[in-house]
Amino acid sequence: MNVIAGNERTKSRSGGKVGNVWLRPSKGNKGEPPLTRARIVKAAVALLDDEGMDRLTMRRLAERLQVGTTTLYWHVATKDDVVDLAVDAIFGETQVPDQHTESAREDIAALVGDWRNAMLRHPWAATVPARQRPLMGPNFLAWMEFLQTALVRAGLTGKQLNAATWALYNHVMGATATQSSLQLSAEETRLGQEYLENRREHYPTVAANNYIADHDWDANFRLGLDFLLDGIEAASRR
Amino acid sequence: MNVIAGNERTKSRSGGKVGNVWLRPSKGNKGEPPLTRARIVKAAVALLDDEGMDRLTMRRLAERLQVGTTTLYWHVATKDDVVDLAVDAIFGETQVPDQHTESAREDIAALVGDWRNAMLRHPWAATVPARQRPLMGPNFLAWMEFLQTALVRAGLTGKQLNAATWALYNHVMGATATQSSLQLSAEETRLGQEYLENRREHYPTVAANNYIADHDWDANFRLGLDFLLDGIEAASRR
DNA sequence: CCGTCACCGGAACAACGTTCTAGACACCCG
DNA sequence: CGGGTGTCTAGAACGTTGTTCCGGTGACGG
Repeated sequence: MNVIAGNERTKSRSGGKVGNVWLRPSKGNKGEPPLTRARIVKAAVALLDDEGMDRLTMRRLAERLQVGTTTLYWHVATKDDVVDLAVDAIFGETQVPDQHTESAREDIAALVGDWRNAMLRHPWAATVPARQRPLMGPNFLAWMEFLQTALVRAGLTGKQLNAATWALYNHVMGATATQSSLQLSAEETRLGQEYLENRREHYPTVAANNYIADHDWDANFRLGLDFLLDGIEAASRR
Repeated sequence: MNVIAGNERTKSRSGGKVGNVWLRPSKGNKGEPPLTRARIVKAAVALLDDEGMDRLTMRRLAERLQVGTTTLYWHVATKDDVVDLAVDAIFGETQVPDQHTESAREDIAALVGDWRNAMLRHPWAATVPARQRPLMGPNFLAWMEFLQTALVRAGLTGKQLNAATWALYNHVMGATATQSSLQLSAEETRLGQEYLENRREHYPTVAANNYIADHDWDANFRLGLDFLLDGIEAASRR
């Protein structure tokens, strides 16, 4: 949003094409920096943060960039490209340390925790595993590299290494997706609890410690991560 | 698919409205059973299995049912409803045993394994965690009930119980989603490997045991599940 | 001066989810 | 028997989406 924004009908203001030289930028652009892939991705992330995945639209994205809709297609082949790039940008937010501490387990826990925080800042990014496209962005690969080297340092190799990698990946993605999908309003929570209560006879255990009201996501994540890391540690000793 | 299907231009065949009484069903319907929610869900599952999530369309679904598109909206409020129902139907495919064996761990492993098989039969169902709607269908709740009672039998309570529940849930969903998102064609696999190889200096560990060519999903799932169950078992003994 | 190239964007298309509205049929109450 | 009510069906249409077609504009090199 710059100064002119907010007034949508400025077409014939200040009369046609002449205007004031000083107000007219020299190079033919509109005073905006030239459109680049980077600017598109940045705007896409902002839009996704503000309004969520189903409000990301090529038209809305273009509007936010003060640019014609179809112009985007010069820099990007499809909308999926935009999303792929946006997701990889989120991976870039977690600072991957360039050296390890003495405890591989703590390295892993810290890396995974950072990543979870980044995902919680951008919940739409957790919908990625659902999209049927493999992740191959540079930021993702850098993250993967650090995770795997930490796992190697922890003593894992071969199939166990791969299994541990994906298990940790799935834990972060799943936990984030679950958390944001159960971020219900007070009214929805009440209705859900009532619904569960009415079926208590069929689902006594589920109703007893009901998953709809339990919102201690930090504990769920940390304890689940502990399960995994305990199991991984035990396996690496075998 | 019934007998008439496959020929799309039968409009004026056998002349207009009269026809043969015996071929004309008595009650004004088209010889099809009346449209019900159950039939809609069944057709939706079949359509999703055949063509995937992004090909599920109200129009295509109606066509498959030999029904007007808008008719669906009498039985169902939105398309999301259809998907929710379809997903719950998949949970219904895993037979939930009505009693437990002597080993809680084996109960859990069997239940989770069955569930994974159902998900692999219907990979689109693994995209659920990404949709921002809580699962509350009867089949899902029945499944959850058995899982949680098994975990209780294994000695878990309170926060650990919830954490274990979600960890196992996320493992199945994540593993399935990851597996089907990396189901690449031979050409794509080759390109991906080449891409990784060219960046080997940046991501040596990732490139070494590269995740694009490794397709031993059964091992990944089972080993990851072992990590989790080991950790859970250890926690329950504390 | 003239083309070529990088970049921009209006108009249009097919497809989507959904609503509006009207029709067909069964059944009940008189 | 007859008219109204409720259940179910569906055509037409609206607004929105991703994407393509095609025609621009300005800078730059020959």
